[in-house]
Amino acid sequence: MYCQLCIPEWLPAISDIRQMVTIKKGEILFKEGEEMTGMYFVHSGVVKVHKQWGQKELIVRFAKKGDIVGHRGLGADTIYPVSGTALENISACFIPLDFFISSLKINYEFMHWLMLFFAEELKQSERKMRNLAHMSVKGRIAKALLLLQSKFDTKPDGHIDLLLSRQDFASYTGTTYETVFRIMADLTEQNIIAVDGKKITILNENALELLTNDA
Amino acid sequence: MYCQLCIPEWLPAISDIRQMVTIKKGEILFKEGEEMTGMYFVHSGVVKVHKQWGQKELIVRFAKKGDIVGHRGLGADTIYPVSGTALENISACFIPLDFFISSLKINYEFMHWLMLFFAEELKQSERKMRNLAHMSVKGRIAKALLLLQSKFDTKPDGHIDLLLSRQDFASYTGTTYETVFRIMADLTEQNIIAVDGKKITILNENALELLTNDA
DNA sequence: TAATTATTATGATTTATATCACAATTATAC
DNA sequence: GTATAATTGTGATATAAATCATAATAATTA
Repeated sequence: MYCQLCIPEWLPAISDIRQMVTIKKGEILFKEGEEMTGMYFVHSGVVKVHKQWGQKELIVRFAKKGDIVGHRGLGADTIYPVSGTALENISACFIPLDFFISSLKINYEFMHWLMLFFAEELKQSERKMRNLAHMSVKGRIAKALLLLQSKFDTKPDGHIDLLLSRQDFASYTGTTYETVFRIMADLTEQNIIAVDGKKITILNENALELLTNDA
Repeated sequence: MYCQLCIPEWLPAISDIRQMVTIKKGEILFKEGEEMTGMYFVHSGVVKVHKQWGQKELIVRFAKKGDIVGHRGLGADTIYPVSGTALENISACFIPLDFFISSLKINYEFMHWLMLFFAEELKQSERKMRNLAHMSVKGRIAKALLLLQSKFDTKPDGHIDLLLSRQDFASYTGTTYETVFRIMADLTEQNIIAVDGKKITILNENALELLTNDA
């Protein structure tokens, strides 16, 4: 997106300044509370973007190939409000903050895109917040399964192409891993999903859709 | 903000095209699910920005004099993801969407400001989402009281300069009005706040701050 | 001013989900 | 390849907060 939307004259400067970073599974790309250093464009792997509250975690988003991460540091200050942790080995392209800011001033198309991207993420965030406030855990889990499938697609055998621990799944849906386990067992019982270790296959999309409608 | 950040050449066009709208208490400025028509700049009164889920409501934000409302309609589509309802009689300045979009293309400073504004609102949204996921209702209510006081300030006698129904307070904190009542009674008991009808006075800011730290 | 409607107050009851506890796997490191 | 740690599976128990029910105010509207 960055490269596509920047004016051609910037491309040499970009390829000059960008740095490739590789991060191993489990390592931290950036940390909540720290000063923002720049933006990352994910080339491969999945990163979880999460916030802490004491011991408790909330996963706000997953980023994969092609996604920007680190932009949440922008705003009134440039302190990261979230952490970015590699769920798989990551390779990403890093653009230092000052260069990024300068490039915004020149590349109208990119800035416009970024503004709309923030707007869209705000919509999603508030939709998720409403779900958290009003839907049951079962409904939230059903919703999360559908969202993850649409974002990560499925492997040839049908399972969602993202392997999460029960704890990460719980942090993503705002619940505990025990509850995730119980509800997944229940959904498996009803043949709505099939679970094999961390591989989850949606068998009855419609049933999940229905679950997202009740209190 | 809009007028300050737009280039001077635009001011005549703006004053030409903008429309003053007045909305009575309880009336709707824009409605969730409808096509966005433009942006509003609040001149007086308070508007609540809220989402529905069946019968249940979540208040996402309050906007007062000087605030933009309606910008949440921007993004991948231009459907309002929230409604805007007047809590008091409102007067606002309305800028039609197409004119607003064109003005963005010309006024770099304003677009930059708007992008950072979205970024900031995203930060706030996700902070609130984490609180909703992990804090107790009491903690959330304490937090809300502090936030509302810092946003709306106090009247000379000390009460927060925003009068909310218990139901609106509940919708803002993601709980029920009965629970709001009980917790406020409890905080009153402990001399942390004083309640007189819809007038709420914070007596012990520190105690509220402390309540926002425990599970 | 009366009548109707909305909001607030309050207790009793229910329920969803967190928490606790511990066994059984599975993964990771040494 | 064994040891250590992390994750998963499962039941019992606790509890915060929702829901239900109904009375008492307060606020609109006729």
